[in-house]
Amino acid sequence: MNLEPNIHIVASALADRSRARMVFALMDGRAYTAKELAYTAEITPQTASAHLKVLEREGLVAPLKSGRNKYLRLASPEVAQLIESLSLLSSAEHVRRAKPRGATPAMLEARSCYDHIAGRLGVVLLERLCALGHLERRGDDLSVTASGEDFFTDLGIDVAGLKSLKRPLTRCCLDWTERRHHLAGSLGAAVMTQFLKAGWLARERSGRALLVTPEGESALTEHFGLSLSEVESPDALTA
Amino acid sequence: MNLEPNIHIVASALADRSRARMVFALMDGRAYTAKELAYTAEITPQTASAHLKVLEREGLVAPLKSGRNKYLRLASPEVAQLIESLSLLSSAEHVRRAKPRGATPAMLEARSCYDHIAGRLGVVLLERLCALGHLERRGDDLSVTASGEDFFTDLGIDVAGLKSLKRPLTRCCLDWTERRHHLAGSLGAAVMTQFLKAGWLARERSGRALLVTPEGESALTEHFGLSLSEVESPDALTA
DNA sequence: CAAACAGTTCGGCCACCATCGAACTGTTCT
DNA sequence: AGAACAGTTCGATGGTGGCCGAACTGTTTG
Repeated sequence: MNLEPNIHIVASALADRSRARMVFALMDGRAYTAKELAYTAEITPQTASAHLKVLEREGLVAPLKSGRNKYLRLASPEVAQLIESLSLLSSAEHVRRAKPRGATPAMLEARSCYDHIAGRLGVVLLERLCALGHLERRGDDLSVTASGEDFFTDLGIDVAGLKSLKRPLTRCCLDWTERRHHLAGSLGAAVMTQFLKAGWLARERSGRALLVTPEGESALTEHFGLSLSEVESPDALTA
Repeated sequence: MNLEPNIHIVASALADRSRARMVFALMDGRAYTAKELAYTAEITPQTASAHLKVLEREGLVAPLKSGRNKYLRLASPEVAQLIESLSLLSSAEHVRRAKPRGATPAMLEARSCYDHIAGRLGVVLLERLCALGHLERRGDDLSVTASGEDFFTDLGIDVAGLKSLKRPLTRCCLDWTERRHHLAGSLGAAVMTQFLKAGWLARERSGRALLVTPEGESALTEHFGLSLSEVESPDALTA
């Protein structure tokens, strides 16, 4: 019976705190230099170098050389999916002390999850899209309605083009902080791209935090009928 | 920035070959005793005991005591999803030597993947369901058509009931041996349950292998227009 | 009750590996 | 050319953890 994958090898690559912190930092979908990752993980560059070698060998991160710098990013959406699965199962005791301490208004409320919008904004957006009848959820299943196709097309998203991709159009992503769903999949990625392109969202210089711009605030009202306060308040509940 | 899940801890639990082999054995969705798992992993019961303690602590497996026996199973579908993700990324070099050596006809061709049908039979079934217009796939997305609802209801599956569950109705599961998709999600689980209940499939005494019974063979022809030879031959290709 | 058996705990052994200081390669800037 | 810097390799060190033999708890069977 030689048919068993060596999952312990890939798992080993993520079984170290420093490597986990580096990979987790890359979950914002961007590329960082080796030194930045070393700083994030609070280790020396030599140690980070060894760690990154492991992550590369296991195909979890992909290098991109530019001059004397080496930029690293997650190797594929499959890797992001893996990290997501791990986060979901490891956040058990973390959830209890989940109260954000520094009162950062909408910054920590919105963040990127590899390539789509997560955090409270992600949750509220998904809810709103369902309420407006643009998306339909049955259980954890999501689909785009006819009115949704028009809606996303109006936002400048080529829905038909996305459908032809190998990647799922919509996917429900369970957030490890909110413990609630937000929109992922190729549509989720397109939405974030569009929000950034339109200047509705801005990225922090480093890290996953997303900032809603003043333009974004009025766009949320105009297109989604949402006010920022609705995003910030942790009230509304969905079954 | 204290918001980071301890993914390295869960990853550590799977970073050992013996533990990986045990968890992988549990991917057939059944429960095994500690000793059976020790035997599978080729280690002594003492060592297995220590390993299982770790897996329990991290919430990956759940115990079920019965007399002097302790049965263990995967703790949740989320765990199965995690193992799936890991398998997908770790099978890279494994795929090359994927030729099955012992000429086992349909046995190795069909197997259970936690709670649904995988292997060649799983792949062919999904293809056939799409060809018959019962399922529709756009990229990696799957949905049940109107004719599909009738079809599955005729098979004795309560589609409406499944829809109300939290779990996704349909999910595409990328197989780590076939490198092609098969039907997962609550519908996939219901299909396998139904196949087993109807006596179309039989489980090996232990392990994930599934055997197509003579009744199953005629049922495949009747309901799906499939012959066993189509399942066994590795020809048809889908883009 | 005694024997058999599932599962566990304990203790000692050994291998692996994360870490950092020091020293090296190669690129960029002045 | 020379200084500054990103990234790397090497070697030494210390901690962690997998493994098994031996011995223990608790349940089932005769």
